[in-house]
Amino acid sequence: MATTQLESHVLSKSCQYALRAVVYIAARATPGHLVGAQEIADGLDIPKHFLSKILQQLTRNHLISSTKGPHGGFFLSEENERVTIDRIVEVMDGPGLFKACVLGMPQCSSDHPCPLHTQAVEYRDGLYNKLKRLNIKELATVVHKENIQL
Amino acid sequence: MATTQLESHVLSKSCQYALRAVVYIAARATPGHLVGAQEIADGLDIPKHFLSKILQQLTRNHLISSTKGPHGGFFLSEENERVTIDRIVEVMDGPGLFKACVLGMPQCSSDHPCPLHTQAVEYRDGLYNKLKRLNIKELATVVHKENIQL
DNA sequence: TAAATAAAGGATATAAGGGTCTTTTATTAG
DNA sequence: CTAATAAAAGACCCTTATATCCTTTATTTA
Ligand code: FES
Ligand code: FES
Repeated sequence: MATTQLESHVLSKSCQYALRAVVYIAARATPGHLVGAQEIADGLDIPKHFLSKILQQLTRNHLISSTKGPHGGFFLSEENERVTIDRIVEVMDGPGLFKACVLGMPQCSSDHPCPLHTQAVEYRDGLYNKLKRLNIKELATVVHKENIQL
Repeated sequence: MATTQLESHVLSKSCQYALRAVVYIAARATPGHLVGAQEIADGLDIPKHFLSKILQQLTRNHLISSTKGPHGGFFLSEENERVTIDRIVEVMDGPGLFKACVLGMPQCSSDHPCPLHTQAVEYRDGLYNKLKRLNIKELATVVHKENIQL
């Protein structure tokens, strides 16, 4: 009887963790102190081993940097700091999120719109454009200045 | 090595199917011809038994109507036609979708914003408001007039 | 009343996301 | 060189969404 409610989301949990972790790294990493997976996991209350997988994925895609061994950990190169937020989403959740039809139709375009195309596309593209223009460093700066909680 | 890409979505597949099915019913059902699950499944290329579950859920929540037996099927009462799209989303994907934080933080408000709150909220609320103001009959009318593909 | 029809409901199977654990590799300090 | 450290990598398990199948209930027509 009781209808089990789904827990819907725009971004996957992996992607949510990735974004929070990257901001955390941007905030805490210094040349003298790299940020370890353990530290991030503790600080953001994310399962450590799961987080590790995510950080590996980001590293492989050159969105963040890492070194092994004692005092190793994760950090952001100057290049990394200029990576835009949409890139992180793209790597974690695939390139389809901001292209795909809300109703799951094979094509999404004004030529072949689905019933909700008009309603959905305006805001979807709006968010996409914002994330494309926002890089990690900028986001971290705002988070610091506004004292935003991770 | 190869990073398996997730297939992200805003709405669950169940919800996507539900929305398309409801519009289909609105378009095809007449007092003399109720629309069967089989017909919808064929017309929209949705797995029949899966669709049945979804239609049951919509019926239980009084968003659509049904009768059993020969020439039975699904239809929309006048009350059903005034059901707004956000209600369908709410029943299928839960009430949290348009309330939850994009980064999965426990609270979403301008008092305790996450790093992407500003960017995301406009998108989320904008779509939500549109869907709250759009009912099934209106949507079906637009779909018919614009000759939109389901 | 009997047979046919179609939704409702329950049980089960499959796939993917989310999460844990162990081993390996690279780096550094001693 | 060795021990310690921490990321990388791979194997594995759990939960949930998706999908299928089978049985039951309600309705209609003959
Ligand atoms: S076609 Fe569905 S959102 Fe564009
Ligand atoms: S707090 Fe994250 S979207 Fe509002």
